[in-house]
Amino acid sequence: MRVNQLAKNLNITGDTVRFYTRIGLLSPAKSSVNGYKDYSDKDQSRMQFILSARNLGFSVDEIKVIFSRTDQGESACGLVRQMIQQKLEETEKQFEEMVKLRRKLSNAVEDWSHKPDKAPTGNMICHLIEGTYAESSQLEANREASMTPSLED
Amino acid sequence: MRVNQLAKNLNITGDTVRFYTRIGLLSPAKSSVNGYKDYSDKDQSRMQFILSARNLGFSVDEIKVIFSRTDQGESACGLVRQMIQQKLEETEKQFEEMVKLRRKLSNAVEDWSHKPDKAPTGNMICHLIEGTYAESSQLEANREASMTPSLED
DNA sequence: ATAAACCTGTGTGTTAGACACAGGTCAAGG
DNA sequence: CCTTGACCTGTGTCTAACACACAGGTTTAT
Ligand SMILES: [Zn+2]
Ligand SMILES: [Zn+2]
Ligand SMILES: [Zn+2]
Ligand SMILES: [Zn+2]
Repeated sequence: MRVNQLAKNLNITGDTVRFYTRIGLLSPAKSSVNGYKDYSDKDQSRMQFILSARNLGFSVDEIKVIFSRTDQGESACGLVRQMIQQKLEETEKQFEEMVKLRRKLSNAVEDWSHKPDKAPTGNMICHLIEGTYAESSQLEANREASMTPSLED
Repeated sequence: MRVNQLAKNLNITGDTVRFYTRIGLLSPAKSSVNGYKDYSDKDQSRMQFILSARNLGFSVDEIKVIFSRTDQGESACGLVRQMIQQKLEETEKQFEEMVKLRRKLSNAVEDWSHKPDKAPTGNMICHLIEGTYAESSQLEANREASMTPSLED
């Protein structure tokens, strides 16, 4: 099976398959007749695994680590359980960053609606942006925390 | 003023200042004596503007567009208002992606807690990952939506 | 045979800096 | 004057996960 066939089977682009081949996660045989890469069914299920892992937010490097176990017949389950736990924590942090940014932006939109347009001066490029402070107030941070959806039932 | 002095003033690294110099957002004079770059106060306020804009999530390219106006004395306010509106929408999308990912991960952790470890086989690399489906159910999506903190008061 | 259509591998571009590094500069000491 | 060491500078390279461009090979139809 050639690159575009595999790609079509999994509904991805040939470039994606080539990428994972280039970095060594897929190792197709080389057709002796035309030099084209020849992907096996195992390559396809490997690619499918990569997609599932990426879907869960695993990085390519993390997937490499997983393969380094499973390619030797060892179970990666323990490792994977540990990895996803850490990933959940990272996601939580990023989530909170997003919440902050979202509030920062909507606050800016609100503030700016009270301000007029201005031409730039020697020490002011755009007063809208320059007048927007980075840190959100503690009060807002608390309010946001109370609005953050939890994972508990 | 030299690169590290400017960096210290704004509490950033010299590399950051060099980066923005390299891509042309800062244009310091060159000291004729030693070739070192010589930053003016205007360069510093430019750098400060860049930091404020980056803090609001503006990309370097967007900042370039802003400068292309203000460097000719034209106000960028209209443009900036339009940009931030769009950025707010993008952020909203990314936020929802984060929410989905977070739930996907915590669902996986829950599901996996009921499953045993397994060794890889010919067509299964890690059943935990492979058995985790991409799409969250509509029910969960709705529940998530109701838990999503809104920006309204 | 030939032309069009399709396919392949590889090189490069993308973000916003971080890091490495060879070499320049400067004050203190001999 | 010279040297040692500390500090500083500009530039080249690296990052993640592909997407895109492109020259050239292959296949199919005529
Ligand atoms: Zn497993
Ligand atoms: Zn208001
Ligand atoms: Zn403005
Ligand atoms: Zn349960």
